[in-house]
Amino acid sequence: MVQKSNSIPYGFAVGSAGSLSPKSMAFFENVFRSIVREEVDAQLKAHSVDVEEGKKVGGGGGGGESGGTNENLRLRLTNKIPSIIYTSNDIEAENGEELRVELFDVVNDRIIDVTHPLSSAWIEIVVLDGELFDHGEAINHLDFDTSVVAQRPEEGPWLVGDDKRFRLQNGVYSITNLSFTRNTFRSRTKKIRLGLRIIYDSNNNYPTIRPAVSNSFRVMDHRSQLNKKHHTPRGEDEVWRLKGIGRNGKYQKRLTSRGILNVEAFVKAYQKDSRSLRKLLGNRLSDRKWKTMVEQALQYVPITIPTFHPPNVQQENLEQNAGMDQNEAVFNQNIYASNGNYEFQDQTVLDNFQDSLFI
DNA sequence: GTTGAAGACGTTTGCGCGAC
DNA sequence: GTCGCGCAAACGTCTTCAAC
Repeated sequence: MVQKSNSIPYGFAVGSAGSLSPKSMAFFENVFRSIVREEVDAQLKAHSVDVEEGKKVGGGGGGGESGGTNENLRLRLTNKIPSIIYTSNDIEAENGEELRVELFDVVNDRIIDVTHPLSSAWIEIVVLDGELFDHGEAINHLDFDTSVVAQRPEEGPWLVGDDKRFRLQNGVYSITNLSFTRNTFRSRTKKIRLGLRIIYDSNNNYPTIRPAVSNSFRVMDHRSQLNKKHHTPRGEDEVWRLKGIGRNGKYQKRLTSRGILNVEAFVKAYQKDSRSLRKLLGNRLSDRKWKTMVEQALQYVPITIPTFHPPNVQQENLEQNAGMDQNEAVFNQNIYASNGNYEFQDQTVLDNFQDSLFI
């Protein structure tokens, strides 16, 4: 057994697991996981050496062209999956590009030669537990297989789409048709990964290639996307798009009862009388939430102007804003967002904002 | 000052229903 | 069968307040 250097948390004794704190539980889970993994890897390595030696004796494989194991060839995803994706939406990479799969040679970091039989191999995508691997960690088949999330027959397939199984074309493939049918809310870690492995059957004699594993991510219900807060709200957005105001929550009801239906109306009410607006929301609303709410609202994109103009060219902006009412145009001159911070060009607007924090 | 319980509210999701 | 919507419940976060 491998000796671990991790120390035992103070206060732990055998038989006290029932009273362990979550932190201690997490600590022991990690320790046990790493110990088990090291043991399994060691056994697997010993086993694979046996197999390789057996094959060499038998004269088959070893060269990586057919049969056996080829440690130099690996599957990989060349781009990252966003940390949150939504059910029913096709899975895309972080920048909106297609997810790209490559079978490459680790020796020269090049895509497999088009003449290689594996350059047109069939690939299968499965859902893996999100906690089990560090991104970039070399994955062995045992770890991979044991972390495949079991599918419950009553729930139907988790992954759907033409690209659940696909065939590499010249060693590469772009995934365009693959989506989740349900979210990861009920899974223990709430996170999963995609796993890709070559499909082996009696018709091919591919060498064994290590599977690929994506970064971990959450799958959320597509309705969460519809209800998402708008970091830079539009003037016509309903007030619940602001952080701290729940859809159909008390704050939205209080605001709508006074005719404040959208973000633009919220900002105008704030401009007119920030103290009254603050009082309308009640004492339960903390200063922190109020500040967050106002800061987000002040970033709004006015209904009549599709883009927000920075105030460093004030005269030019006033001319561009000629179509909106004067208060709105002047207000746009007074603030602008930069890395989430505001700069108030007009002292009265700054005073108004600061006063509203101390009601 | 610290800690923990209680409460308020927002977020997320499952489920059912009706429309198409 | 699929989609959109509303409702309700579970859960998470944050604040307040009393006890120490």
